[in-house]
Amino acid sequence: MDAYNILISHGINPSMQRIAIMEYLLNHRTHPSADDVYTNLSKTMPTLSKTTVYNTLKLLSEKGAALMLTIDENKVNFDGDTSPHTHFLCKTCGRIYDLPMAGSVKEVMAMDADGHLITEVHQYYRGICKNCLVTKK
Amino acid sequence: MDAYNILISHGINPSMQRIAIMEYLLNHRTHPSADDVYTNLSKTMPTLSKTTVYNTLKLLSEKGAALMLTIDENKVNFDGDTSPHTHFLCKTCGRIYDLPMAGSVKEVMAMDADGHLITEVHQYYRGICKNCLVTKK
DNA sequence: GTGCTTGCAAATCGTTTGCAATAGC
DNA sequence: GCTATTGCAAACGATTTGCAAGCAC
Repeated sequence: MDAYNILISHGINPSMQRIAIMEYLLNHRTHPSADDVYTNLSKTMPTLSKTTVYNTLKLLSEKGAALMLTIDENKVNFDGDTSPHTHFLCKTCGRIYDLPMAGSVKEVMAMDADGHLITEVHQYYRGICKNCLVTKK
Repeated sequence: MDAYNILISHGINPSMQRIAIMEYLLNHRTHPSADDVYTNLSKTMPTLSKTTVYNTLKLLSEKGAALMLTIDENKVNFDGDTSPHTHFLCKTCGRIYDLPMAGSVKEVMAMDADGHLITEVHQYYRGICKNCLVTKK
């Protein structure tokens, strides 16, 4: 599905800016921060404001069109892939990797949680990625 | 185990401030932020500085004597309970609850992760807690 | 022309940094 | 005395806010 239809299907008014930001998330699976999105998109959209990027990313995550990741202690990252998967943060290089989420973990989503209503399940690993492991030798 | 011995066993020099902060985490299972710890402890330790609280909480989490939680997008929270368990953030009241971690999830810790070295596993749920569900009716 | 969206600049606030004072062996 | 620890004040940086201008139906 393309950016336009993702917005539509999540009840989001598809403005030019919102399409561009959603498209950026779909084409760059790097879990960018708001600032990353702004910096890169403003090259081709010079009038784009940082406020709009923040507003839009918040809107996308609230409406379920994107994931807001809080794995990094310093900033929030976003992911256009909303399918269940695990995130791995390398404490050395700061990169976030995708990993498959164990089947047993997905089942938890339907679990009763002591009476609380669960709307989001996140699984985060931290450690040292294979690239940094090699470099360290 | 008391605060003093937790510090010792994690190779942390047990200064008065560090014992007080570790003790606060053990006695207040509310997943406080650095500011929470500072505000409450400074009532009885007026000379305590915020810098020391930040330094100490960082040290505790680095040495494994406490957990650093990044479930809240706005601030970092800390947990003196380092045993494997899941955290639930209520999007309405902002409180963080403890939930048991499914046995199948714990096993993941030993899993091979595409060659990456995993040192931490975190499981976060977000949603609306049972108190806020009742209030909303 | 009314309501939603955008954008600029300023403010906010959790956190970090620089550096001098202090404490403990 | 030397090293680790603490504390103050200033800086920082990601994010939010206030508000005016622009856009769309």
